[in-house]
Amino acid sequence: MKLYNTFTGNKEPFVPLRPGEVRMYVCGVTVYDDCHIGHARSAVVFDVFRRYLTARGYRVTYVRNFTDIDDKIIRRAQAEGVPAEAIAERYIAAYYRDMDRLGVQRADVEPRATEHLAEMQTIISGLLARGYAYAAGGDVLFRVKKFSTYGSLSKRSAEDLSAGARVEVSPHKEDPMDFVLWKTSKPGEPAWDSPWGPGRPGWHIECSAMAMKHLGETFDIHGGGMDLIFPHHENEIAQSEALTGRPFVRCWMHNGFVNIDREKMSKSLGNFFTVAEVLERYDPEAVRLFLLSTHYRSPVDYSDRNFEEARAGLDRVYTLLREFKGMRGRDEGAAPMAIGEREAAVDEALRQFQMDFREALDDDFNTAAALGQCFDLVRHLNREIAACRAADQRLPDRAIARAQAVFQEAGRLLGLFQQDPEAWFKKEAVASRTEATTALLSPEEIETRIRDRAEARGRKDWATADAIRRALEAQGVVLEDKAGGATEWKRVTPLTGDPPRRA
RNA sequence: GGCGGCGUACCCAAGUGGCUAAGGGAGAGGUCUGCAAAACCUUUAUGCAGCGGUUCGAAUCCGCUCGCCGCGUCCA
Repeated sequence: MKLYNTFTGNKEPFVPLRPGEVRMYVCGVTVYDDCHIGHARSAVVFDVFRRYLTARGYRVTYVRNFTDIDDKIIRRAQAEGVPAEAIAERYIAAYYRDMDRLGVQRADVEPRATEHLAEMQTIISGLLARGYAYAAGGDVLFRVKKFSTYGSLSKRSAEDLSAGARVEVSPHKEDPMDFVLWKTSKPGEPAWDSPWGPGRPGWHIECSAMAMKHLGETFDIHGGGMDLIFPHHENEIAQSEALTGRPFVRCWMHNGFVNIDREKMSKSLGNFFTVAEVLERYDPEAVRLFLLSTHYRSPVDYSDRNFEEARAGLDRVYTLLREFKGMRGRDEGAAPMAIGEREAAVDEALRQFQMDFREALDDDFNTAAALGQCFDLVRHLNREIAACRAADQRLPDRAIARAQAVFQEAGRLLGLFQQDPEAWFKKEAVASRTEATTALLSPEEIETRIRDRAEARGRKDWATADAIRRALEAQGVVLEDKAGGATEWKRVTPLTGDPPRRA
């Protein structure tokens, strides 16, 4: 397996420090507001990555933190007149609500900054003792100049940094580049006792503390959004390595942004969609597919069109899975089984798929290519089904079962294809509904209309039958007449093709 | 201005030195169907922003130009 390492700027073979074991840390969220779809991308990408490592046979320890003390949390708490902890609790709950819906699994350890004050203070003391930090006016600052390799993750030289340094977080800085490890709390702000006076930790120190506590001084993978490369991860490296004298992280992974109209989605620009808003309009599985259909390091553009295409893609997969479901259990039927060429072709397609799928994910976790392989397999299998039908044969149950199992397995990794195909086509709760489709017909109403139509068809009253079909279609229900005379139905949503709009 | 990245068909998107440039969506034509739907087949980039260069060979490497974005400020 190869992974792109932000630190080296290259794709390199992934070799965990301890054979068979992977320790990974991913920066979670600061819980001061609802998550937007950009947070969801990071969560989904690393969720799937963890699943893949596990499936690959590694024993994975996945740590994802909550930043539950921070200026923004304090500001919000003051605005609402509630304690900071109340804000943190509220948005941690909201995070779980959103991520559960997206099928993001829990990390093995989900530490909170406020539970690691002792560890942070230990690190700060150690840095002071080693001369990498200095106390000034109640603050403790990291002496960047002393850490000679500072800037190597973000590829910045000291000159670049000095030129770019601005806002004085602390008036006591020796150098504008220095960053705060501990800051004095103002009256009314949450504060913890420390050797340097009451205060609270700086932003970067928490991740160093939590990562090293749960994963050790050196661990395999540290991930997060690209916007964390500088200064957050750069500072984590500086703090951690200055203290331990050992490499902090072996491989840095950073996911790209979700853009809107080619601009980064962010709170400060106000151009964001929360996960909850998105899930009001789109199926969680379609959102997942959308997020995985681009390589994790590339930017991905938020648009109605893209979500609808993701949904259309899922329709294609579920159509095949539904077909399989209907085909099974007919081994007693009249048609001869296709046990020769056709079954062999199915097995060959499955075998090839498994190789290609894994190869794609092994190549810097290329979920986009892996999904391409899934669709390629769909086409191959559809082709075999069609060939059987043309030859008046049918695939034996065992071949179908093998194909179903392959989709189950690949889908489980991606968090896709896990629903019952019937449920997928008949669900009404979420769907990229257009304004035109207003009231939804109930399944009972639809079944009644189908019976009416079957009657008309029996009389060869095609005009009535077609009228019913058209009427249902106008309400978003498409009928499919099957070979035996049965009629299936599904809900559809036309593509709008419109760019995203927001008031 | 500095640093980093991106620009592949109508849209989305893989591919980063060498088989006919994956896959999805959309469109067109066809097979099947009472009509449909689904599926399948054919079709939509002699070319990968543009111009040069390296090479037997480049979308892939190098240089320049144009366009877009990100970082340097909280940020997934």
